[in-house]
Amino acid sequence: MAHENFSFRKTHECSGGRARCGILTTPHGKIHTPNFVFCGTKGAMKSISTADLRATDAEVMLSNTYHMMLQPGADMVVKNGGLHKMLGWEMPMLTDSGGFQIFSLGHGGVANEIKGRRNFSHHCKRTLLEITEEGASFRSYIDGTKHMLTPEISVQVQRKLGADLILAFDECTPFHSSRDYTARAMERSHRWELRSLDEFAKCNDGSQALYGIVQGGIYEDLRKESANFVSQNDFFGQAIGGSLGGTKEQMHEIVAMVSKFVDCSRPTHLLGIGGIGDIWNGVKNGIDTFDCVHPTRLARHGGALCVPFLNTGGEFININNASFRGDISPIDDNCDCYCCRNFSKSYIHHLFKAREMLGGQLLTVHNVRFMVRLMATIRRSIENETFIDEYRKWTALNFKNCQN
RNA sequence: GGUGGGAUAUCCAAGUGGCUAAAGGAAGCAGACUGUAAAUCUGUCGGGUUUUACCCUUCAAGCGUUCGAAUCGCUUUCCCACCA
Repeated sequence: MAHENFSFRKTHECSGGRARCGILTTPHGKIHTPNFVFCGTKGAMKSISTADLRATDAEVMLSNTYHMMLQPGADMVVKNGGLHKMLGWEMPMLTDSGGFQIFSLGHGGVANEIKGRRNFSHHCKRTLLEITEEGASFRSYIDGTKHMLTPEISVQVQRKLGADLILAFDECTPFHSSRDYTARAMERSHRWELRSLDEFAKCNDGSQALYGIVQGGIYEDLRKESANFVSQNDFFGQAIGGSLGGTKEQMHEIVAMVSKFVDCSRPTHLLGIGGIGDIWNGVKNGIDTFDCVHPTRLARHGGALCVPFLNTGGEFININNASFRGDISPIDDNCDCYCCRNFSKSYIHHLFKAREMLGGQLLTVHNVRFMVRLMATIRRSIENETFIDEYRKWTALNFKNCQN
């Protein structure tokens, strides 16, 4: 058995739907699913310490192979005793394979391209050099040196980093690639995933479990083929990757479509999705884990997550807005985070206006705790068989938007 | 008292005859953000309307030169520097 120290046990399945609760057991502890994986791409959550992250009851975080490989280097992580010890996070961890960087470094902008907006306003330059059967070559965004990432190298690096859950190396194809390219890239990703499995088998000591990745873009037959491929191979879980379409609505449709094809006995991760309504939609379709930079990035930019059906009428407020200048109430009266328990919107507004780092830190604490509580609310609703009602309540805004 | 240098939109600051409602910053106002090259980026930023267009007011104040002035001349006011 390739993943002997890991297990995924479903504890409750929604009647009449695919939403389910489960416990994903890793050598560093249990993840109660559905759950959210917080992004510490470069070996750090931006603007929050691992101690504060722990205090929010978050259960799992991730780092990225590509970033850690370039800086400080996998061997330096080994010297520090591995990611868990180095970051002071003796809890479950996941590492992304670096496949996403084939996409994000190959195109000027990430969000715009994946959403099909084609608006390259960002200052980013391409640093992806070439994708071949062997792998992908990049120029380091740090010092311009050349680096190669192959399925073997990605698994070896992830082995050194030591996260519990690791991902096969894949190519995340952009929204604007043709069906033909998406199909060929998917097939190559499948060959890469087989090579990832082989490499994983060579060095597997039971401390890690490998996820396959379902590609195929927006095309149903490709998604089906890719899901079948992953199911037929000995991956512990599967991640849904690649382009999910050009709009939120299309993304929801594609998640619903793809999730029907995956092996539902395995844990299923949805890569890169983290909006509130998006998570409800994912869980409804049987997704167990999510990861996304959205909550933490939003926080640094002044966005405070809030319950959409209370007052605000949206998934977040922008604390920079002048309307909060004199608002001495907390962001969320019902939130038990350090930020909401102690500080007013007026104060956080001031911190942002004054460009004090603490503003982003406090909002990060709030947004992380918000996500942790959101996932707990979702789990409870599944266990109580109130999932569909709660789903409707939390996504009413999305329905409204769809109708208009 | 004398000589020289200044006065530009909320602030700082370009501009020295027409392409100027006026570069560039900052502040302000709003938006975006979804496997993080993002504590970032974008838009807006004198007033008004029937807002892809037009009208009004504006470069200290007044008068003048000119077809045309933030830009040239004179006068006044205020600020700065140096000399008495």
